Order: sequence, then structure tokens, then C-alpha cells
Amino acid sequence: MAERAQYEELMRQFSAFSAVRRELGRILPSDCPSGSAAVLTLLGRFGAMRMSRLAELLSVDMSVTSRHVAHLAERGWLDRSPDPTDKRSRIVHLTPLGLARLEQLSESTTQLLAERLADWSDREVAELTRLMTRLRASFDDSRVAVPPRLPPPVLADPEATTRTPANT
Amino acid sequence: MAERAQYEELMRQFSAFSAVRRELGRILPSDCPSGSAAVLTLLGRFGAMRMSRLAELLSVDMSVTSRHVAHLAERGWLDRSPDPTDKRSRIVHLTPLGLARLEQLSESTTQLLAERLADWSDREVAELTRLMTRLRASFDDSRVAVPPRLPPPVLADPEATTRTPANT
DNA sequence: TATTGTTATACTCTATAACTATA
DNA sequence: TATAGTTATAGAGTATAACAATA
Repeated sequence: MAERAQYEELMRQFSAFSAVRRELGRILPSDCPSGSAAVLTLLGRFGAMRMSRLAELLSVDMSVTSRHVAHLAERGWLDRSPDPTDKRSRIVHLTPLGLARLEQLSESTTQLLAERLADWSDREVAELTRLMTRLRASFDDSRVAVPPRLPPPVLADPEATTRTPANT
Repeated sequence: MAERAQYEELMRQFSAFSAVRRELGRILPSDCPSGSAAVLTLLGRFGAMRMSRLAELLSVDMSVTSRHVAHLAERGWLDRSPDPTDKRSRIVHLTPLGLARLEQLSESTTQLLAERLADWSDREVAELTRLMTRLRASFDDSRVAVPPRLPPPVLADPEATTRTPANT
């Protein structure tokens, strides 16, 4: 358990981090802003999935996901095929074109990171990655009200969503 | 120097971090969104300063800073007094009301962080803070000094700002 | 009646550019 | 001519709510 001053300092760094995000976002092509890039990345890593699952992984409302996906679909980078098991659902998957786009993005962002972190040790990069992963998990867990010890496999519940509640 | 896969993983965590930011932003009162909170925090930490200095610390364009500051001034949380040494400039400083507001914000965000990071060790919190500070520095440095390849020596001047260039 | 996904609307943050008042 | 700050405009991301189709 840390002291208040430590949390305040951490908050300041959280706030300052947005400058880093903006800098990384500047190298993105105008037809593929950060929201779109995030979708491509998740599909590349986890493969085809339902809209609801995608929204969950993005931690945004499904309405937001829907917009991002529509944007990418218009450009031919992904397809939305009907889910045979549930006609309300759609399965989102990358097209070959989308995969190529993802490769390009990954290439350029990786290169920028490598430049900026040129004097970071391998271990430091790994440690920052680990701590940010843990940070995300800490926020996700408490959002679902899980006991503060046993970190259940994050995002394990396939039914959990972040969508807008239906009007009752 | 890390490998490409490590940078890709780090990028994913950068992307996921926005969910943490949004969660922290949700507890902010509607009359004091994150941009305003950042200004209050900087003034609380570094004291009164010029608009240009504030923009630099925020790493945003001065036009953005101007809007945030105007928002806060309307609510009586800060004042903009003329700079005696340069009549074009204005010195921004917290009012007692603004200081009180800052205390409230700090209190609530600190508490939320303490809850979410309840099972983090003191050392881990410090380490994450350190690495994020270093991250910001790595990006700031390369923006000013380090010539990665052959970028023109723009912004090398210590007075450099992030403002929109004047129309020539 | 509840859920999946889409769309309309609104709000915040940001950058660019034009403008003013000083330097 | 250049700089400090303001304002207008536009673009991106997000949430809420209302809606259609299906479960």
C-alpha cells in the first residue's frame, strides 16, 4: 500500500502519458486513426470474433465499436459475416487487405517506439509492459467486483459486455 | 534494445491504457473535466506561470491551453493577471477557490487509485511511476534534441513552444 | 421480455489557422 | 517582423439513448 503522495505523482504521469499517445498517433495514416488501428490489432492478435467480444476487449461501448468497425469495413479491411448460431450477431474478421494494413501499421509504430526507447534496456521495456498489463487488470477486476487476490483470467466471461443497457 | 514483439506488446498496453484513463475520468465532476483538472494540478504543483509555460507542461497547443484556462477562470478557480515585464503575456495563478477545488479532486482520484491498486506493493507503484516518467522524458527529448535521422533543428530553442506557427 | 448491433446526438480533447496586441 | 494569447472551425473518441431484428 502506497502513500497519498505516491498516488498523486502516479496520477500526474497518467495525465502526461496522453502526450505520448498523441505523438504515436501522429504517424498513423489519416484513413486509419487510433480507434481503427486498435480494432485491427485485436483482430490480428485474437482472430475473428463477435462485435460484443470486440467491444469488451476495447473496453468501450458497443456503439463505439460499431462505428470503428463500419469505418474499417468501408475500406475493405474487414468483413462482418452473419453468425450461424445467432442471427442477431455478426462475426468480424480481417480481410487479406486488412492484414496487410495491420502489418504496415505494426511496422511503423514499432519503428517509432524503437527510436524513442533506443536507450531503454530490454528489461525496462519488459517491466513497463508488465506493470501496465497489471494496471489494466487491476482496473478491470474491480469493475467486475472480483476479490483482490485471485486475478481470474481477465476477460474470461464471454458474456460480459460494456454496452449501453437496453431501455427497460 | 528490445525486440519487435516486445514493442508490439507494449503498444497494445498503451492502447489498453485509455480504458484506465476513462475510468479515472468518470469520477470527475462535469464542471471540471480532465483537461481542467490537469491545469489545476500543474498550477498546484509548480505555482503561477505564463500561458506558454503551461502549454509546454501540458504538451498541448496554446490554443488548447487557452480554452482550458478560460473555462477555469469563468468558474473563479484561477486568475490571469498581466505580466508586468511583457504586456502580451498573462500570468495564471490559482485562486483560494481553485486550490480548494484541487484538494477535492486530488482527494477523490487518490482514493480511487488506492482502491484499484490496493494489492500493489509500494515498490511496484513507485516503479510504474518511474518508468512512465522516463517514458515521457524519452519522447520529450527526442522531440527537441535527438536527431533520429535528419530532422531540421526545429524547436531546439529553450523557449520553444507547441503553439501554432504565426502566419507569415 | 431480453439481447445484438446500428444510428443519432452530444460532449471533451485536440490541432490548424486567422486575428489582436504587443515586442 | 516576430511573439503571446484568443477565438473559430474541424476532426477524433466516447457515452447515452432510441431503434430494428432476433432470441
